[in-house]
Amino acid sequence: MPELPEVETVRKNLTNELLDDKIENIEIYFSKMLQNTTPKAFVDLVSNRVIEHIGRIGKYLIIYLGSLQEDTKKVLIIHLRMTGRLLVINDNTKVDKHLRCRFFLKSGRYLDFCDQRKFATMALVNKGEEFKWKGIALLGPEPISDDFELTTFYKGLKKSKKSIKAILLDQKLVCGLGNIYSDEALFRAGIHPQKAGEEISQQEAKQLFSSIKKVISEGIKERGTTFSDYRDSYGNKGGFQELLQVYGRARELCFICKNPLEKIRVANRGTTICPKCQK
DNA sequence: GCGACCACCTGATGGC
DNA sequence: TGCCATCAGGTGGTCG
Repeated sequence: MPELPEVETVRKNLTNELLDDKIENIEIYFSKMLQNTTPKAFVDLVSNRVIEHIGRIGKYLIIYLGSLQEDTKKVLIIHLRMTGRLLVINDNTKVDKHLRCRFFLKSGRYLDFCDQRKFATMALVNKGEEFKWKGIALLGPEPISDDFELTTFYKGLKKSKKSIKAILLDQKLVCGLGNIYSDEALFRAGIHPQKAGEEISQQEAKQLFSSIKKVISEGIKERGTTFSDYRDSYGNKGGFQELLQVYGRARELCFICKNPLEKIRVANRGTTICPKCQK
């Protein structure tokens, strides 16, 4: 499922391919993915706009669309959720069976938005309003940015009775982590995912802070993790799955202590831990 | 206000 | 072989 490293990989791919290309038309096959507009209005407002810039906030992909009229620039906010994919298509010989929306580009290519489970979303706002969009407005700092500070992180943990895993998935204290990277970060920090935030020591917070930065940086470097569904914009798999130490390895042996890993449920999510290494 | 839980959704998998 | 139940998970909404 796309977390920060996967979305960042897609952003880089799309930037390489689509910058300055023009969206000439759009066909929408699943209108429920549009959060704040009708299909007709969406097509009217997005068609004939140039892709000026592609950014990212947490797991949200932000596509800036230019216009001849400076005051009507639009921003497309996309969340891939679990199975969303944005694919640059050069020919129409093989259409994905989960195609939900197709952008027809001036270059003759298509940008296909595919989503097996129909959870992915798109919203269209005026430029400048993207940071106020629900879901984005309350996001915490990016783990690889200077805004992510140990002191603030530790204070945030101490305020919460929630499990540390629930806190990491919540996106408010730090954004971009999902099930895979939170399990990996907690294992590397030696922290049990069910431990309450308020019970995390300063030393544990420091270890977790470092491991979050490390797994996210490694994930970006490896172009994300492909566990089942994720593909980048060229249809390629990521590489971080080769570096996973716990996620998806239940019943296999821990690389550190050689005891079997266990799968438990924390924050309503399947969670893989080493019961010996994580306290 | 906070935390826990559920719905959304489809494909894969396991059990019978 | 075929059917059915369960599981996977990010986010927003609801409930206590």
